Amino acid sequence: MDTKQRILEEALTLFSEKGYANVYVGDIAARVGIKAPSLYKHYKSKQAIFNAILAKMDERFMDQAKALNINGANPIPDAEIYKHMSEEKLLELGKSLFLYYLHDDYTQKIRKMLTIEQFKDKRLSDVYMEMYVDEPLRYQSALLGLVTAGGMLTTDNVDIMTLHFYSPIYMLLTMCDRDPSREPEALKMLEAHIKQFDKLYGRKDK
Amino acid sequence: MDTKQRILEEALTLFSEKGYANVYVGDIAARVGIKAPSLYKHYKSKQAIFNAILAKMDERFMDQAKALNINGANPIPDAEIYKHMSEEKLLELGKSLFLYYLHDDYTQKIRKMLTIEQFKDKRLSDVYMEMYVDEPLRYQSALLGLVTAGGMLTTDNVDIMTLHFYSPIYMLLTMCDRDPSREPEALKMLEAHIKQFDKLYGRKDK
DNA sequence: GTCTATAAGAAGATAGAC
DNA sequence: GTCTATCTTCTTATAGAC
Repeated sequence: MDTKQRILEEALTLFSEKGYANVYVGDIAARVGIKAPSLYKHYKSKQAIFNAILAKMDERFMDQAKALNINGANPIPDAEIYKHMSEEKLLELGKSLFLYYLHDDYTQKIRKMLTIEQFKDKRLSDVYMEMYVDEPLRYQSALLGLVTAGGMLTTDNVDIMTLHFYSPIYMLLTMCDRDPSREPEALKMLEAHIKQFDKLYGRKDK
Repeated sequence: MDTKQRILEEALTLFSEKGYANVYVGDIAARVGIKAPSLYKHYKSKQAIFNAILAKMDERFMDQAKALNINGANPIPDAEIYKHMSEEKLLELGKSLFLYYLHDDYTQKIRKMLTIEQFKDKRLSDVYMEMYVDEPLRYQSALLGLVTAGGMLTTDNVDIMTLHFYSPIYMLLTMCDRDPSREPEALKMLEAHIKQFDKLYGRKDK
């Protein structure tokens, strides 16, 4: 049931694996369990399916952005927590971020699809950048700024500290997207990275 | 002249911009200044052109790897230099690495092509990883290891230090690949990153 | 809404003249 | 080696029955 929705799901799966041009409407239909012509009762073209995927993505992304900004510009509703940010808490933060990005089915497929299609359409590279570079940096910068204000991290440049925190996560993520078998290795590096990060930026007496 | 070579160049340009499936043999021929059927006197199929690009890439990459390893496993023939590694030298190193990767025409096109095609062929993602993740980390690790041995950097984990040095460069690179207009911004961040890196890892008295 | 049959057009590749 | 003409196959999309 809800064939219209299933079409979007199966199309996204295929687009993320092979790219738009290498997926045929018949492939999508087959995964849904119908024949190609039946697709056209739900969407008027292959491009319309792709557009619908992007529209849903935009919607989700905006909802998420809204949820993170409940109280206006500040991304963290409960700032008190971050005055007690320990190495373990940092580890948890980094790991959960990494594993969410890596394993969340929808997020992973969207990221792969945007990666494949990015150079064909500026709109897609813009979305990718916003989702995996600018927004994470903004959000984590605000978060780590609070931790710094709380005295648990020390720096005179929160943005660069955030870059130092996030960019290894980003790089390891692109590594695991390409080769999932390297996830254990990536997790080890991630852990070592964050411990080192805490040593470099953390309060010296804690 | 040398139509065979020009075909590879124009094909790489197109593949890197639009991806294999979205480039038609007629497009390649048009850029070379001939008609599609003439292509087939030089290569027996479109796939053969793609394979030839990869073969040339492998060749170049191996040559480069060899050049970096003149004296066996050690990547740096002249290690003395790195005992005098200053912040300015680090900046130069990081910037030149970044700008080479970003602007070298061939390297950039190969990287974009591999980025687009990576999920369709494990061989391609492997090459990408080797070129832009594993090899740079290995090489820089050896280099920064020498600097550390020389006393100009301090760490108990050279690999993580290298990750901290390189991953921001990598992330900024993927950013500029997607949106070249952000290069000035990226260069500013790169500079701030390396200065901060030197503060964090550099000899405290220098 | 799903199907079969089929139209319409694109794209890779070949034939054969020059 | 390059061209024009053409073949073949693949792919999107439509027509019309059920």
